[in-house]
Amino acid sequence: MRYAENHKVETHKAILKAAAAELREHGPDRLSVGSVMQAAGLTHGGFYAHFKSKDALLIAALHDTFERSRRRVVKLLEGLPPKNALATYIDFYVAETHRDHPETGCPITALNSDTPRQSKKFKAAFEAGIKSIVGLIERLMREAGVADPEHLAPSIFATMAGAVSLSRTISDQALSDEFLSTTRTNIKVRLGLTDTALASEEPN
Amino acid sequence: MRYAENHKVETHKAILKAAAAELREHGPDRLSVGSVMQAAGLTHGGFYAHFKSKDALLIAALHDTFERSRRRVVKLLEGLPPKNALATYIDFYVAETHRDHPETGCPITALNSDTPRQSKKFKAAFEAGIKSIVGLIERLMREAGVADPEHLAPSIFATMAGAVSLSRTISDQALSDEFLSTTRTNIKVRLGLTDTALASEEPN
DNA sequence: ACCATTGTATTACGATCATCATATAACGAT
DNA sequence: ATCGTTATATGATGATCGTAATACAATGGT
Repeated sequence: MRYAENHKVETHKAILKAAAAELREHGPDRLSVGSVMQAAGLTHGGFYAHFKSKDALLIAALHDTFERSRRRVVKLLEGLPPKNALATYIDFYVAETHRDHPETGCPITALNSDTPRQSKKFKAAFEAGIKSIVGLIERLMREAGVADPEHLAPSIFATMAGAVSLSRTISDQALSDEFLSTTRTNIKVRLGLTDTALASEEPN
Repeated sequence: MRYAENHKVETHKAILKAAAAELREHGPDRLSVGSVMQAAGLTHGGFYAHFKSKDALLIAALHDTFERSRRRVVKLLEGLPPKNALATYIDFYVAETHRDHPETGCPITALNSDTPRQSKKFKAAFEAGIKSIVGLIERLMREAGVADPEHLAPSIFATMAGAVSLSRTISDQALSDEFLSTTRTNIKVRLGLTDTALASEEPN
């Protein structure tokens, strides 16, 4: 071998990282192999030594993003009492910061309407991500003693993802904020979390 | 003049109609001028006699679609008592049929995540559509005597749009259906519509 | 010091696409 | 029947992009 032990591995990671951001910011169709490679500090030619196609890159990036998100959330919630964890997650997801930074946010809100038009494998990875998050919400609800978690969780997540997605399309600040803040409040009401002191950071 | 009085007007409408479907089915980026013209029974060259750019077409198609949707909904709900109208609209929107036919459905669910990446004018048209629908829901809520319509309506719509959007990305039939049916039920519970006989077609 | 190996860069190809200039054809008035 | 007008078709251009073949360069073992 002639290159440093982990050159290729490092480069691979850099490409993946660049792709993960560009995927969420510009979507699967506008992401270009060339600009991903450029963002990774390389030229486009070497790409196919790392991924066998653009689609393979998209799938790897999506998968990687879900895995990182999952770990971040676990860390965010660890040690919190159940109801607090649930409220914290809702505030974390349905947030102005999340709205303003799609490139580091949840792929589900960022790629909602793109996904049905993507490859089967891409959709499968996306679906796995949805299941994972719905599963998380379900578990948090169960631990918090909320009734009927398995029937409520999908609808709760639809509300969360829908609100963040829509808030991104609205330039009218007041209305965009309204989508987020009323949604936070509403979800907590639905889950019976409003009377607790946990939601104290919530302005409504 | 040498062509029939309304040749051009008719053609214009045909292009718009083709674009409206292709926009919702394939998204703004994958919609191609060529295939829209072909769907309208024409060749691509004549396009610029009708629209000054692809973006202008997208905006016109989006605007047109919202207007048609609005009229269709007015017709659907006219004559219904308030609570019934509200429940009917929810069932109409959060529906398997809607999920399965993006090309004739609501552009908001179809273009959720594409919109932040489009032109300012496109986003403005999209935003007008959101405001119109949220306004409709607000009005229906007010007429139905539901509390706090102006704060609830955005969150209700986020739930509706989110559920349909997500249901389209899920190939797991059971889970996809679950998103829709639990969302219908949940919204009605939130709005106090469940005890009425109105929601009788609702399986849950 | 050098060479075999392998990661990366150069360059090219073919496809798709938006846009536009120009040619053709349809039709109503004469 | 013919002609002027205008809607549509043909064809070209330049850009972007995914993919791939090939050339170059970096490094560790000898």
